[in-house]
Amino acid sequence: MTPDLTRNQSLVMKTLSGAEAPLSAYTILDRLRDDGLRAPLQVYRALDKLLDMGLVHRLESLNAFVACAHPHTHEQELIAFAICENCGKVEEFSDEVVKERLDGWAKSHRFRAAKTTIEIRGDCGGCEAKG
Amino acid sequence: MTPDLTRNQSLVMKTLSGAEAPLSAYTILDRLRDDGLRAPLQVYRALDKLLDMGLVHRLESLNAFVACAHPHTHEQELIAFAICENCGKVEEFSDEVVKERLDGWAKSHRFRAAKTTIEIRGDCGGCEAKG
DNA sequence: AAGGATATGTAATGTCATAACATATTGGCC
DNA sequence: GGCCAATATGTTATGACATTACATATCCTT
Ligand SMILES: [Zn+2]
Ligand SMILES: [Zn+2]
Ligand SMILES: [Zn+2]
Ligand SMILES: [Zn+2]
Repeated sequence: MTPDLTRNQSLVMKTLSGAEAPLSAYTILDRLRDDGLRAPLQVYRALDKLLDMGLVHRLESLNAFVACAHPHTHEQELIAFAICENCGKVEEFSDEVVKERLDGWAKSHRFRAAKTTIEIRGDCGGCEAKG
Repeated sequence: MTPDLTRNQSLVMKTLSGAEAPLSAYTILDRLRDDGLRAPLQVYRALDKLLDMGLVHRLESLNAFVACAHPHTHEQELIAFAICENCGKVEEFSDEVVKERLDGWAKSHRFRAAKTTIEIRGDCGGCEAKG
């Protein structure tokens, strides 16, 4: 069972869910000033918990955060992100073959993987279409 | 033909080549104080060029840089990094199947990939062996 | 009600990266 | 050699991202 969210966690989650693109912690903070948030730590602490719960992902190449597009569906699987550098939209996907290949490399090199990041930067179909 | 490196580029390259683990720009700067470097920008500018030349890679999940382990050998291929969170060592590898799968996803979603990041964080064989 | 665990508030600081502007060096061309 | 443009360098200030440290409040179990 997913635990209930605290006030700050709810505020941060709502902000990310309503966003079209990834947001930095400081942008989230700015959008929550009217709700009483004042300091970066209030956001970072909420983000930490939301990351633990799998409701939010961190995009390493952007230093920003997105709401998970498929909560509860990727328990153990590998997640990849396609990030449009033009409109900012992010697509989440997973590929079993990619996971198998990376697991295979790790196993053959005695590497114990804790977390894997896959991020593709480029231009999405919507943006390409518009030229 | 690879262009010759300038003074600052050489200094930064030498520092990275001699390092056991990825270094942040500011750590590189600290190690080059005695050689006359004073400001972050001197390092960042050198890094930009070295990245362009493919002699250095940036690790997004670490905000740090490593010397390329196989210069000139990965022209267009996808590079993955296995990063030990214990000893800091980084292994570079590539996998044609992974590349094909990600290319396939991109093609089917009309996504034009510009740069792909794959970083596996965990513990390397050497560290596992020691417990 | 007591006490521990969890959540929150706040200030200060640390870490990573770039903008803006001045000066110096390099290298082709006449 | 002298000129000019391109490239590289030096320096200061500032912006952007993240954490440490400490105080207070709230929740939950006993
Ligand atoms: Zn997700
Ligand atoms: Zn787009
Ligand atoms: Zn390389
Ligand atoms: Zn190790």
